[in-house]
Amino acid sequence: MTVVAGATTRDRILDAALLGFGTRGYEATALDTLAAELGIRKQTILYWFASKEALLDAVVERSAIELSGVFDAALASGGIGVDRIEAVMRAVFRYASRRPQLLGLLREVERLGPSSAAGLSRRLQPMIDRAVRSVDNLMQAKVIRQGDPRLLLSFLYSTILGVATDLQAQRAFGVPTTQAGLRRLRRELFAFVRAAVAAT
Amino acid sequence: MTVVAGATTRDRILDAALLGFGTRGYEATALDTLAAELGIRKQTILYWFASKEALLDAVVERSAIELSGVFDAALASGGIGVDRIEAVMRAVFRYASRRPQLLGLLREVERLGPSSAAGLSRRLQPMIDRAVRSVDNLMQAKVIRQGDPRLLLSFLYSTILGVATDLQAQRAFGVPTTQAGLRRLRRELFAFVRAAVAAT
DNA sequence: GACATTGTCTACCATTTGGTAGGGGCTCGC
DNA sequence: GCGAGCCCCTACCAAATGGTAGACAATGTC
Repeated sequence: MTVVAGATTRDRILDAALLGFGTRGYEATALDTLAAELGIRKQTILYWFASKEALLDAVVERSAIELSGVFDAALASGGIGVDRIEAVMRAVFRYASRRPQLLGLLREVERLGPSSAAGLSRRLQPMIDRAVRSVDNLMQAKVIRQGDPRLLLSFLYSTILGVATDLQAQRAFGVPTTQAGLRRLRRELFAFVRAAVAAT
Repeated sequence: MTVVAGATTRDRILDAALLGFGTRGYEATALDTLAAELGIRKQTILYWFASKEALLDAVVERSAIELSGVFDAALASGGIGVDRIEAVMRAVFRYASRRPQLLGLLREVERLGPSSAAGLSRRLQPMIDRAVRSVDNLMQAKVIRQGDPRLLLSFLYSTILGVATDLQAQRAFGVPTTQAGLRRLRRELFAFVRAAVAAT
């Protein structure tokens, strides 16, 4: 659980909203429900955030900052060549297992359409640009397969986000969701990505 | 547009519901809206389908059948080895460009949770089993990289569904959405998948 | 002690939404 | 021509939901 007892009301609301929006979805998370979870009244939420949409925006903004931080740290600490891509992936996975809501929120925002997605992509743009440049460098150094770096990143994004969030689908495919199964999943996903980006 | 003028009311409702659920989402598609689009009253929808949930189930069922058909046709007509995987991918893409709602529905159903996803995966199970067996054969013939066929399929599913539905994300990555851009996207996606599954 | 500010609450409202009750027209078999 | 079913409609309702208005307590300021 992300909700910290000692945190301010505003932060507690943001935590609960992230959890709700990211797992149950935006429409499916009523302000009343959120308030009940926090032991406060809905009006207190509306005191801190002008409207439900404003709350979503605030959640998105805070999450974007957090995500950028994780990403940049991984990109900076990572090794060279393909290892750098894997370092970022590992960071994303480690982070996702600690805060699964955040990737769910990413999905949700995409789904809700341009109005809320615009804010997110604007906030993440610097991070995306850094990623594109990084992949471009790897391509020019012929460390990875040639192509459009933006497309490659888009593919990797879809694959990783999908694998990290579509537990439903994985169950349908018969993928075990045990601890050992998840370790194997991660291992094979890394192999998959390594093969996909490997220089020809 | 999928709505055919001469079709029966029930089919027209299913078409409109697929379009609505698959693009705007389930909660965001009110029965009143659906009815207005069709030029009928909401009560007519509730005459044909006992509840909104029953309508979703019917849409899912019809879509699953349609999807299975497309998939099986591609799997049967496809070539050998890796070409068979690409044949299926091409079929999915061709189909998705004609009925983009359907892949959106897939996403939506996953998001709505087990209650509606269960029906879908049950209906698609035979198709999934065939796919797993097919990939397993390719692995044993050492035509593609070794591993768990269910995991590989899960990865491919995430990648393709993601790329086909997350236009928002692609715009954020700076991927052009022109006709020529989409052709290039498809070409590079095929290369990505080929590399990812290639035997080591 | 008066006063402003901050934070939370009670009370209430307008709208949306899925769903119920029941009427009535149309076609078809007889 | 007439009852039976099929199909769609008008009229309503109960619940949920986002949001407004304003009271009230606590806290610090002068």
